[in-house]
This record gives sequence, C-alpha cells and structure tokens, in this order.
Amino acid sequence: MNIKEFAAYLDKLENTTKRLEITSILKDMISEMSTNEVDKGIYLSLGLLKAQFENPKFNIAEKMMVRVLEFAYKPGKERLAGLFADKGDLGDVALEVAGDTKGDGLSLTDVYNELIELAAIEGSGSQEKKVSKLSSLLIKMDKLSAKYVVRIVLGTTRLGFTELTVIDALNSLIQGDKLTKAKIEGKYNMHPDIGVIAKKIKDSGLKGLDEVVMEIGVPIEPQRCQRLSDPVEIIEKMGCVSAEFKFDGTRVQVHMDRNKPIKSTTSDQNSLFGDNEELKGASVFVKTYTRNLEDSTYQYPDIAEAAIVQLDAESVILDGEAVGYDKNTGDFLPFQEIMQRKRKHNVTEYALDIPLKYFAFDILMLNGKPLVNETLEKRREILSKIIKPGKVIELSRNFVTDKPEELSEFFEESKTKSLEGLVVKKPDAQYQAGARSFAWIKYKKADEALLDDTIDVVILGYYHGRGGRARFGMGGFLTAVYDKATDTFKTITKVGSGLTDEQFVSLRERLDKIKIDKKPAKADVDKFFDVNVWVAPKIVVEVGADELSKSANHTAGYALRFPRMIKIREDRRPEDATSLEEIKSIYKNQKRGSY
DNA sequence: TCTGGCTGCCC
DNA sequence: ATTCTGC
DNA sequence: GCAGAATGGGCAGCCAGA
Repeated sequence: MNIKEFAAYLDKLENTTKRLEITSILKDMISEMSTNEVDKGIYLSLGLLKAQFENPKFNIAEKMMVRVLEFAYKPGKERLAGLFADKGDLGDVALEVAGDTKGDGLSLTDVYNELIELAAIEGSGSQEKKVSKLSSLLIKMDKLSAKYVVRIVLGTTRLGFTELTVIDALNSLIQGDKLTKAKIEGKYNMHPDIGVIAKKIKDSGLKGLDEVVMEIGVPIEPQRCQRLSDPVEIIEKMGCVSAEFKFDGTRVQVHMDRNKPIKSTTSDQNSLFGDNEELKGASVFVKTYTRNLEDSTYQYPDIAEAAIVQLDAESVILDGEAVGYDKNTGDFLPFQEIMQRKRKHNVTEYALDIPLKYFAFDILMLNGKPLVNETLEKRREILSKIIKPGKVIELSRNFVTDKPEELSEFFEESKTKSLEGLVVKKPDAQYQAGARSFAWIKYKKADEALLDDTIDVVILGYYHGRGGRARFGMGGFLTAVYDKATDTFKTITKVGSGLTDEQFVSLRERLDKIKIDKKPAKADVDKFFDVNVWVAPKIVVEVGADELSKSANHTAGYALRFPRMIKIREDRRPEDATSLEEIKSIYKNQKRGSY
C-alpha cells in the first residue's frame, strides 16, 4: 500500500463519527494491507510506531512542528500562526500550506521506516536534524498524506478510534461474533500489542492468537476504576465489597522472574542497584510499568530490590500503588514530591531521601501461571502468602462489607488519614484487565464538597482550542484570585473542563465583548501563561477542584488540582472573587496522611 | 556552565 | 486526572 | 454506558543558546 492510499483511508475515517462505519473502513483497510505492513499501518493510524510499552518518542510537538512546516513549505510564520489558531490542528494547517506533489512513490513501509529513523535522532544538533529530515519527508508526498503524517508524528490522529475499535475491525475481518471478539480483546489485554495481534490474525486467523500469551516483560492492561461518591449506590451496584484505601501515589505493575534471561537489560539493572554487589550479580529479571504501560524500572530501584528480596516466588506479576513518605515523621508525601522520583539520574540517592511503600493489591501471575481468572479473594490470599515482611512491599489492607454504613465509616477513616478515598472491588470478580467497568469503583468525595469552600475566580483571558474545540475559538481560559493587599489579580488555574459545547460558545461570545489588547493592568501573570486573547477582569466563575497545591508558576503561589468549571457567578463582581488570603487559609487546613 | 523553552508522562 | 458527546 | 477526545497542574530530561 502506498502512503497516498493509506491517507485516503484515514481521510475516510476522519469524515465519519459513526462507530459501525469506522469499524467497517478499518476492516477494509486492514484487509487491503499485506501481512508485512499491517502492524506498521495500524500503529501509524493510532499515532504510534510500536506498542505503547516500547513506543519510540519523536520529541516533536507543536512548537517543533511549526518549525517543520515553515521549513518545508515556507508559508511565513504569521500565516502559520493564523492558520493554527483558526484550525486547531497542524495536520490541517499542513494540508492548507503544502504544495501538491504527486506522492505515490512512497510506500507505507517507506514512511514507517523514515519515521523510525526520525524518532531515533538525539543529541546535540538533533532539533535541526529532525526539522530537516521530517521536512524533506513531507515535501515528497501529496498534501493529504502530509496532513496525516504530521498528525502521526504529533501522536494526535483525531480519527475517532483507538486499539479497541481496531479489535472490533479485526473481529469483523474474520467474520467473528461476540465470543471471538471477547477472545481477541482478552488477548490484547494480556499482551497489549495491537500490531502483533493484527499480524497474527491476518496471517492465520483466530488460531494465530494462541501464540499471544501473558508473559513476564510484557505489561498487562491495568484494570481501571469508575468514580462514585455514594456508599448506598455502591452497595446496590456491587453487593458485598472489598474496600481498600486509595493512596495518592503512582500505579506500579511489577514483573519479576528469577529464571528469565536478562539480555540487554543487564547493564540497566547493574546501574539500577548502584553499589549493591549482591543484587548487581543477581540474574533476576525485574521491571516495573506505569498505568499507561511505560517502563518505569529506572525510577524504582527500591521496588526492584524488594521484588527480589521480599517475594517468595520464582516469577510474579504484581499490581499496586507506590507512595512516598517522610522518613522522619512517616507522613505520606504530596503527589508532587512523589513525582520527583520520576527521574533517571541519582535515583538511588533520592530513594534514601524519599523512601516509598509499595502497596501491592493484586497478583496477576505466579510462577508462570496466570491468576487473572481467579476471584479477587483468592488472588489476595495468594498474594498475602508470597509477601515476606520488609521495608518496601506491603499487602494493601482491605475491609469487606455489604453495609453502606460500614463502607461509609471506612471512607471516613480514609479521610482522617487524609487519603484520597477508597477503591471498592467485588471480592468474587476476576481481574478485568483493561476494563473501565464498575467492577472497581473509586469512592471519592462529591465534586463540590472536595474543597471545604468553593473557589470563585476571575477570567483574565482565553486560549484557542485544539481539535474539535477549534470551532469554539476557545479551548480553555486563565483565571485568577483577588489579592486585596496589592489590589491585583493573581493567577491560580487554567480551566478547560466542565463546560458543555454550548457553554463554550456562549462564554466566548461574552468574553469577546470585553476583549482588550494587552494584559489587564491589575493582573499579575507569569509569561508561562500567555493567553491568546486578554479580557477585562469582569466575569467570575465558580470552579471545583480536588485540592490546592503549592505552585511555582501561578502568581497566587497556589494552584487547583483537577480544576473544572461549575458555573458562572453572575452575582459576583471581580473583587468578590475568592481572595488570596482565603486561599492561604484553605491550604493551611488541608491535611496530610501519615503512615 | 547555567537557564529557559519544549516535550512527555504522572496524576 | 475530569468532563462532555455521539453512538 | 462505552469509547473517544477535549482539557487541568507539575515533575524531570533534553537541547539550544547565552
């Protein structure tokens, strides 16, 4: 398949929102691809080069892509900026400014190989090399192909489908039914590499999937939660439940195998364990993965070590949450500080300063045997038996009940510990990899009550939207609180969630009426938050959030975590917005959990 | 050698 | 992370 | 109700340029 034909399929996909139609187009596309290119084609259509857990990064986003388009087509920077503001998509901008080359000389595989090379460029001078390499690739193709290649590199194909719909298409390719679909989906969740799965199916149908199995070194799609805030409703939906504390940390899937050859990871593991000669020499395969299937081993030498020392097993896959704590007081640390562990250098020293606990809450494989089809109860029992006491890994405590009042009490206990709430599970359910179903429920406080006081903020300006929000001319807006002491508005958060399409349109109309040329005189804004359109500070908006955090970027010195608009406060003047003093006092009253 | 801009990825 | 929307 | 696509704060890493 050449790139032009490929782009034609993507264009068909873009022009419909109907799921059945998308599936059918995908099926045709897959059917027309050769076995050798089907994996590449599918990755590209999803804005990837490989499976998520081994996908190379381009390190090219908006700013770099604007440079690429300027270099390739020379439309002028102002025209580029104008088109981007208008269309909200650099692929669409490319379509507009590209010259028309015939472009049927490039195969899908040619382009794929070029992109692999592009992603591999790094080091001094790499930005210039990337700009020039991608430009020369783009000008070799027709403008529609260029449009989609731009989107692929940006990782935002905006075609209305992901891996799950591709699975549907593959199922339809083999004329399967619900059962076969469940089988493909199950395989995908145990081995989330859609390229491999497509290739096997194309090569030898459903039978080909027999070779696709759960294995150490391939992360499993983690099970996810739905959010609810009413204990009665939770019990009604689930009956008897097993509840656990929800820690404000990061999801970590641990893979450990004492017999798996380490291959190229040897040097990684040696540096991972620093001066620990005993572990350095140990030929034990250990890796950790994030919720989004990224390899995070380098962040967690302490978890890797504990997996070797504390787990009484030959091989194992665990699911759990890593939480940092203060080594002196035992208090859990804010998420911000835990994130400082997300580093490549000096992790070992950092781990001494900010130690962490790994609360294991599930076991997915033990000694080569998948356990995902056992009940949660059974899995927890097995898990409890293989964890030996130690500094890092602990079994996540649970509480079983079928009474809303008791669930509520346990929730209150989580609040006194200042945790995020509870994760509530069905004790008799299998591990539903990839599911966002109601099998696991995240029990958090109700939206408006998350902060003790509501926050009313003043709008200072807005940003042009991307993708589908381009048509509103606004994708989000910048807001501030009022500082009485200096009579200025100090920024506290951007808001881009909680508005309906209609609200976006009407709010933008209102904002355009009070548009001004430059930053309001009374506004104190870091250049980091430069808006596209400034407005007079007049409109007050009520914003919900989960908590306040310290901020180095927002001039208020604080920021909202997970902000969303609740409603416009027609009854408030800008000076009536929440004051900086109030923000400070709300922050002070927030508590931290302890270990 | 330091800093700021950009990027990717955690929540 | 939260939220909205088309199917 | 699912699947997808908008959007938030803020962390470290990388690279360019002062």
